[in-house]
Amino acid sequence: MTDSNTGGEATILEERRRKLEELRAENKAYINDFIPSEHALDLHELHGAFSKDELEKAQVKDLALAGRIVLKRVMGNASFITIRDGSGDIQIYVSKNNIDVDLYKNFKTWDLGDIIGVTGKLFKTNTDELTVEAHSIVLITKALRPMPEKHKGLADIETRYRQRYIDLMSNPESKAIFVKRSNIIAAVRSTMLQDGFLEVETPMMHSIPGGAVAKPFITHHNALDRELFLRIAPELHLKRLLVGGFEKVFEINRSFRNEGLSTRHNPEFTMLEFYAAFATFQGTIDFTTRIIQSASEAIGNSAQIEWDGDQIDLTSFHTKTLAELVLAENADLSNEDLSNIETLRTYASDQKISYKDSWGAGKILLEIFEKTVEPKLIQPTFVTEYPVEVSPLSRRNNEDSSIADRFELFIGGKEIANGFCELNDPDDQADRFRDQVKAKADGDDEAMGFDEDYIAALEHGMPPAVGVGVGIDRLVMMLTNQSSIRDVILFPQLKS
RNA sequence: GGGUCGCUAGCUCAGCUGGUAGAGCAGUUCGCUUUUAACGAAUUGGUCACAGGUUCGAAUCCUGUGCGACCCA
Repeated sequence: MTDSNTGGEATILEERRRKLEELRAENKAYINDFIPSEHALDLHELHGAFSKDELEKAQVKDLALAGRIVLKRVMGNASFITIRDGSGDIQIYVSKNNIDVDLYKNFKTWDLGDIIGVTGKLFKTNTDELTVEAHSIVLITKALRPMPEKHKGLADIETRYRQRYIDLMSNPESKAIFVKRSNIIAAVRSTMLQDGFLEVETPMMHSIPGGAVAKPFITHHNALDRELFLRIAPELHLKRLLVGGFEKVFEINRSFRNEGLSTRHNPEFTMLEFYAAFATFQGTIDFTTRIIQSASEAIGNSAQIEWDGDQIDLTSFHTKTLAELVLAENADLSNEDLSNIETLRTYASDQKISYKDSWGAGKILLEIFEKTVEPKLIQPTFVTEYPVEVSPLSRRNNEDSSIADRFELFIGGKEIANGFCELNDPDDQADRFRDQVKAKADGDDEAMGFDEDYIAALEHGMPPAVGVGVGIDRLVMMLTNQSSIRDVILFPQLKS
């Protein structure tokens, strides 16, 4: 018998372990033969509208539910508890009238957080709350650690991310976001499949990282004794599939970029990428619009959504060229200035926009766009006509070879999608790779390497195609009105 | 990378210009047969993030480190 150190965390654990040992002694710890027949939410939906008398007449009985105790109101001879199952919460009435006296006594020692099984029948209390009158109760899984504060839930943001299971069990609103995330991805997948796209899986481990401008993670294959890179994008493999004869393919999966952690960046993130042979630029813009609209509808959003305090109209997607947007926001620039590198350098310096000497006019122009225009693109806007210089995998425009047939979609001031007509000229692609290799040699550690096999693939002939990447994490942030990417990723990367 | 703010009981939070570390919830004990943030009574629980410094005395002031949040690059 110890009287020291009671009440603290060690004591709570000790006390609960003592209760667990009693269960073990009776061979009743961690039982697995209680199978629920109902979920709380279904009971509310099916029977919640009945009056107390109607419910009494209906005799909804022989129900079996299992869930975690989240609230207790224990009295001498009868108690109410609230349990939470996978669907939601429901109140349970436990009375000495309906269960064995010793069991009731034991029940009173059960803790918040314990997972229990209940059988019984439905009724409504005097205050009209749908409740299960317990005819049998069983402790299924003993919780050895205490639940967070019962009203406010888990508020500490760091613990919420690091121990997401606690966040999920105590904060239903957090759980709801991840249900929505799953539904959004399911809706996106459904849109793709309905349009005839084939879902494929391409390698996560690449010999040459490519398909995007980013720093890769490096790993090592022991048997091959060779460096491998976690992919920064699936693009080049998906286009190899177009060469192989698949005409419409997509992949929804993780890519990895070796950059800092922030509320907008997680090193592993989820993208949808899709490629369609013989598709038109405008048709792809329309299809991308549909993907986003149908995902929003799938989680019950109205056409007007709110994100970070902005009202966004998802019924109306605009299309504007990069040049017209830059000119509109930068009155001191003229159309001719946009291709004059000296003028752009001077202007960027004046605006305190930093650039590197190795950058061409196109890259400086893009930087000016990102700083002066991008945050203002609140309503859905497809921006078109990007400089070829910053689009190393895009096809050149038929009229203006310095412009790529590319679009980026911005909503709420953030990039949501990036798409372009694919470059299928192997010689032009080889030249672009060489430019990238040179940029890498000049110190740009995000530049691409030269992918010889990809060039060989293009030399076999790739049909004209359009491809699009959609950032799923950002899409979920937008559609669930979250401002941190960590609130839409179950286990976000944090410093250790 | 820079700046600002935060870190106190298992959880949620107070703690003033430096003077013995507090509440609510959870836990423990008792009472209570329609409660619902159940209630009433009693009670337990602390390396004040960490490491230094100033001081007779530091949760509090100073410096550094770690982690997080926000802003900037």
